[in-house]
Amino acid sequence: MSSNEAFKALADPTRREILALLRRGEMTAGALAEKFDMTKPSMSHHFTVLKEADLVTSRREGQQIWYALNTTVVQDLMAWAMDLIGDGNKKGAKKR
Amino acid sequence: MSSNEAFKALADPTRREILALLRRGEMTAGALAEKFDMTKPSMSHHFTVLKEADLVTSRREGQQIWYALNTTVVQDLMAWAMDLIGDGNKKGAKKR
DNA sequence: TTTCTAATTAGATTACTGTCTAAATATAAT
DNA sequence: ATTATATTTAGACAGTAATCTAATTAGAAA
Repeated sequence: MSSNEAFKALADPTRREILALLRRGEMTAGALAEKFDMTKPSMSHHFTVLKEADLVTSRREGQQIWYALNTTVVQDLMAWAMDLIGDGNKKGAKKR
Repeated sequence: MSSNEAFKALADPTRREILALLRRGEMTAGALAEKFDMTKPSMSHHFTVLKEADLVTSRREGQQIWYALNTTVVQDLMAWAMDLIGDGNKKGAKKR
């Protein structure tokens, strides 16, 4: 299960806040870093973790790097949570 | 945000497996521990973490302790994930 | 080329986490 | 009371993770 990386990434509150900021659209590394009381290298580390967990994507534009939320992995996590709470009748169960 | 504990609890694959085992109903500490290649004290530690995160409940019955999934916290997490991926047009979001 | 800005990488430090063995607690049974 | 069973608590240790400062890379502008 490769989404272990995603779960570990979400365990840090700073990273969850980063994702929340990215809800409305992409942001540059610098713009994101400004929002936190933390050095840029530390922020860069969090970006790396999020990227490796596939929770964000990145692209360079000139000297800035834009980060964006990757919603597909979040959807996978949601599916995991739904499976956990879903009534036991849906998973491989053929309907009647 | 107290659900920080829940996110941290979910970061460990053993704990996620425990939750998965509890999907179909409660189990005793011993029955759960048997399913893993790990000492009982280690398993007990995981139970504690899950309990503190409110992801499971427990009750004693004689000399055994029964653990059960607490679905309400999982639902909260699902809500968090849904909010993350929900389209930004819900509220007053101006397009860029 | 030199300089400026944006961002990352390297290395160190500190704190936290998962796991173990050994000991303790709680309940039940003899 | 003693013994047995189920589970937790205590303490130690190794590995991991978050953060910092200092140095480096990448691109733009001069």
